[in-house]
Amino acid sequence: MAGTIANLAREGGVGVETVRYYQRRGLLRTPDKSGGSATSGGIRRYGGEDVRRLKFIRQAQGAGFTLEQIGELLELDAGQDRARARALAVQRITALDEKIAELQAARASLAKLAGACAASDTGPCPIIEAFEAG
Amino acid sequence: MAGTIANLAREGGVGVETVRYYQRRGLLRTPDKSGGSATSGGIRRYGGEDVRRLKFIRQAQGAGFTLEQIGELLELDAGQDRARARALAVQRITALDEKIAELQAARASLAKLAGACAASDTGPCPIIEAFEAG
DNA sequence: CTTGACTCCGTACCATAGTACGGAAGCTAC
DNA sequence: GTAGCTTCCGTACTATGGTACGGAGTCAAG
Repeated sequence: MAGTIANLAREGGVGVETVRYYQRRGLLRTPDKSGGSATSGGIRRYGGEDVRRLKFIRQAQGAGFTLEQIGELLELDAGQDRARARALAVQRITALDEKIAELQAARASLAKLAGACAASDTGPCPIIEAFEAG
Repeated sequence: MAGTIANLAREGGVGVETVRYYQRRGLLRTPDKSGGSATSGGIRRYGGEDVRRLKFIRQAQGAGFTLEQIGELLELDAGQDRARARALAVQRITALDEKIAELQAARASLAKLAGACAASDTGPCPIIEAFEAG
């Protein structure tokens, strides 16, 4: 499980720069360096916990949480604040429902228009027309 | 229908700055100024066509097109290239289907987790847990 | 004929989520 | 012991879709 930053990144399915970005955002820790001669440091090493955290971030991102919200979720994880975690989840579900409905509406009208456009080759294109009517 | 830029913006449901942004992007025309004394111009005036175009942009945006794609649609409108318009619509429908499926999956897992989290108040929060497993 | 609102225009800035760059230092293998 | 890949780090840049600012000009009403 992990080791170097490149390994962590690969296991998390992201690029090295993205890991570093998450560290800057405070979503991932920046472990102490191993080796190094007191004045000049060595290389940072990562473990399974870092991989889990990184995967958590990707999963939560897939559920539509922003990095800021993910930061909060990670804090809740530490604080065991389940009520707040539930609230965030419910909030996100509501937002997802709205977004899904919106996309489905767009999809339906677009499909109807594409059908109409395919059905005839004369006159103005219904796709363009319909939007202009809006 | 319209008149000043503020009027156009209001009828399109956007801010003045947004209209100006669309002009910079080449999505809306920048009409000649009326009045003005040859050397120093007056005020630009907008009409119904500008309102329709602006509404078209908002509608297409609602269907998930980017401003760049909308620019293409607007050109197709002039060029009467219906095949291309259809292709863009089909492409967008496919993208919408993918996005909808993705959001529905996220919604389902989130709902399941929120339910599990609500069902018990002991042990680690399933919302956090599940994401970590991913 | 001045006040006050609105317009014009360039330029700069915002959030979000990264991606790229470049030099110095570290590590690995031959 | 040195060539060559990584790491480290700050800084800068990207894309997308706006939003804000400041000064000068314009316009309508009182």
